[in-house]
Amino acid sequence: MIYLDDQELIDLFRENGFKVTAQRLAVGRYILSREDHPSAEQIHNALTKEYPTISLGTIYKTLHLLKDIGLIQELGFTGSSIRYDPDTELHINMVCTKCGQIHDYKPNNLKELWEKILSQINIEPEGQRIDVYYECIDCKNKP
Amino acid sequence: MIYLDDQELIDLFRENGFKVTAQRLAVGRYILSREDHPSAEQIHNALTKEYPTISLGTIYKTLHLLKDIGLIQELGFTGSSIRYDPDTELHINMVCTKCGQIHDYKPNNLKELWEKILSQINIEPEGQRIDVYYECIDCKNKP
DNA sequence: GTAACTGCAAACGCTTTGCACTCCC
DNA sequence: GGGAGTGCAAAGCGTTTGCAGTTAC
Repeated sequence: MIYLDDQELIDLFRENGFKVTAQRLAVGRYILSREDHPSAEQIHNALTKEYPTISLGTIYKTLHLLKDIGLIQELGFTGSSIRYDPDTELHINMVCTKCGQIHDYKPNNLKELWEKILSQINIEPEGQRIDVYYECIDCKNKP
Repeated sequence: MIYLDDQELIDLFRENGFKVTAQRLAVGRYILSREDHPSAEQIHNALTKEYPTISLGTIYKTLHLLKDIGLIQELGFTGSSIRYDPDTELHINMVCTKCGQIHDYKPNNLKELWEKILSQINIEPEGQRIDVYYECIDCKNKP
């Protein structure tokens, strides 16, 4: 989870050679504010209130752009749409197998243990993805 | 990586209430023999030599069936098709970001370290997925 | 002013579905 | 014999693409 204010987001777009538009700012602000790894459609639904003409195509294009900048990570799943994670650092995605809710989890010894796991391979990883599948409390309490 | 002979595969289908067909055996045998987590289309291409009329639809139906039985795990990615992993136990998927090649990796202290990581959460995981993204040797040696 | 961006709609690719025919048991 | 499985083709759905009009700079 990274916090960026509008100015930092604007600078980031410009530094990477992209123009700053209301739509891009809205998508960037939104994804960075969420901890639930929304899908493109969820982002679109959330933003149409404030930006009634924003299109799903623009959402996708902006998400690719944010990924290229390195601000977010794309998580592909089977049977459902891509989820966008505003944290590219080492963490665990806690994924509910019932409702699809995702939240991040960072045990404080994760980095140390992860390095131990990787120490046996002789490669420099470009990144990683760690998912744990479980049933979240909300779903457990439902019938 | 699990090894099952034909008879064990046949029994497994029957125990789960499914009929045994040549197509199902072929898909089951093939996926269990591979370490590279093929896509449905790769499986289809591989099997049309021996079973010229086998359809992609049947491949998909059989893969779902194998997943329901618990023999394989589906791995969703962005920008490419689902990959089928014949190992549902704890392991690391080494994913080449250039060519998409995947192979499994099981450091011998993985289980122990993974349990340490999870010990801080108070849940019983239903499963997990651990990917490491890197550039494989073949791709490194190419221009 | 101009290159980049948006919104729209059409195209795309992977996966699923429906159905008549076939086969396992 | 009957219900389950196959193959085919069509449909489905999330995502990408092309393009004319618009906007950032």
